[in-house]
Amino acid sequence: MSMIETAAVEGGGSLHQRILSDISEKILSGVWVPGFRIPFEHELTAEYNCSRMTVNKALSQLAKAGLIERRRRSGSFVRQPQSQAAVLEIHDIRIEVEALGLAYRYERVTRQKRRSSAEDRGLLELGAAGQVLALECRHFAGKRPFAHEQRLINLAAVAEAAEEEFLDIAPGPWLIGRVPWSEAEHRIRAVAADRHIAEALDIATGAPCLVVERRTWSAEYPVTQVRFTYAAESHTLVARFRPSQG
Amino acid sequence: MSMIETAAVEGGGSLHQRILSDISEKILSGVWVPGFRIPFEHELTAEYNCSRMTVNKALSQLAKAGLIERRRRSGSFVRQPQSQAAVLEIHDIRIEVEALGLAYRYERVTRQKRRSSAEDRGLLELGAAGQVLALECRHFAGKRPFAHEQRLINLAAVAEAAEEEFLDIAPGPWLIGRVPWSEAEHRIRAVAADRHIAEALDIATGAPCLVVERRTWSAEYPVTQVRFTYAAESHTLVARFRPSQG
DNA sequence: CGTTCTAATATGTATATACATAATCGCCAT
DNA sequence: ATGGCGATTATGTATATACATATTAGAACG
Repeated sequence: MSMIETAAVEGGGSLHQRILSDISEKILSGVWVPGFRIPFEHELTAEYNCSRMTVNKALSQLAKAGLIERRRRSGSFVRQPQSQAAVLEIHDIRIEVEALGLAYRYERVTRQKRRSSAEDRGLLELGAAGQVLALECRHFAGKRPFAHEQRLINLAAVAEAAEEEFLDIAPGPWLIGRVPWSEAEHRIRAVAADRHIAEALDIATGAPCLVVERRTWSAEYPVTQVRFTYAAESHTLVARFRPSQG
Repeated sequence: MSMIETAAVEGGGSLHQRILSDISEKILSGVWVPGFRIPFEHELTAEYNCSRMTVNKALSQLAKAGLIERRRRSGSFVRQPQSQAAVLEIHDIRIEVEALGLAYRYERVTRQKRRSSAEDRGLLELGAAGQVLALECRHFAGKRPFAHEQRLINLAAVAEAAEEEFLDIAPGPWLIGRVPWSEAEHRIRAVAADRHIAEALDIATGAPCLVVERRTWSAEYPVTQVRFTYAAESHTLVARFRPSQG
């Protein structure tokens, strides 16, 4: 088991975190099935040789996360799984634009290779410093700007990106062709356009925009972080799915 | 000192919950802006006249929820994205709100049973005319409106909804308990708040909002169509997934 | 036989205390 | 100035303890 995976599962070296992840592990792996009464606090206290407060902290968090249900006098029970994962497709803007029957055009605005700043590392969830490539691009639908793209690429994961100018091909399609992703996270929200975005998208400052941020990992290594900003009128995200088995 | 007087009684009777919701309230309402250093633990200890452990519990939860960032030796700071919660799964707003440590409250605004209009049939993708139930609701986080809900329920698919007033239970949870869904479609976009929404969410007209629309089918029959509108500062959608394995 | 009361029990919250850890400030020597 | 180094400071974690609260098993009673 790799360091990164361990960190992702266990979260930290503290004891209550270990208790928490041990129990999560048992529940998520199915060893403790829904309805099962997990050990009492005083039993876990004995098992881990620690105080009840420490056990309580772990169990409270599990209850908050919805994995267990706590009942006074009765104990704590594994809950029925209740959430369905939705799959949002990794979208290709060219395809979206062409689906609208408009001509697609891509423009690279800026490109900078640099040593990762603290902010870069935060965005990429990168542990150590290293080279990154920062890109700013625009995507047009017909004559109008359709989306603004700000992207960071972790050069430690994708070294060959350092040689690419991205003048003729957008980083999204370029990356998809080269780096298989194993995990992605989307954050979607509405914002008011700041000056920079307003100019890039040719809309009024303060106009509502849809922001889609995505981080992608490949085999536990952060690959890229990207923020797409769309003018409100120009875009609707569609996610259609069926519940998975569970 | 006088802060104790004005403290809202929300999120449960316990003290750490009250501290948590007082601070959430300040952040979500914008009184404490991103970057602001919130009082030190020892200051809050004095203010609430309690132990540091109690304050620590509240602040740790706020950090976990992403509202603040804690830095040793420096203090705790309001984070940039004001709230992120929840996943793109079966939306339960109550859970999102409670994950923020705030008291959840639900309010039904209007309820109308009617023969489906052409617009209704379009929204539900309904072939033939029939009875529908139209609902308008609000969801509160603490004292502030968190989300506005407009919903249509196809009474041909869920007849028993005709008898429910939805005064005490939100239509989402009510439906989940009754109708298994086999397919859903989300549409997500940013809009500027119109007069009606601005009033309902207590924000300025024209302020950016995140709109999540969902249509749900059960065994090919349209069940419900719902539109949630969130004020931009109050919500970020998060969807995390892996393509192949788990 | 059913109801009410009581005691036992597990969790919920809070306390005071202790030491660890990370980041920063300021002093001092180079 | 400046680079290192200890002192300071705020948070992070853990302890033992205490009492509150919800729930239930079982005893006592009508």
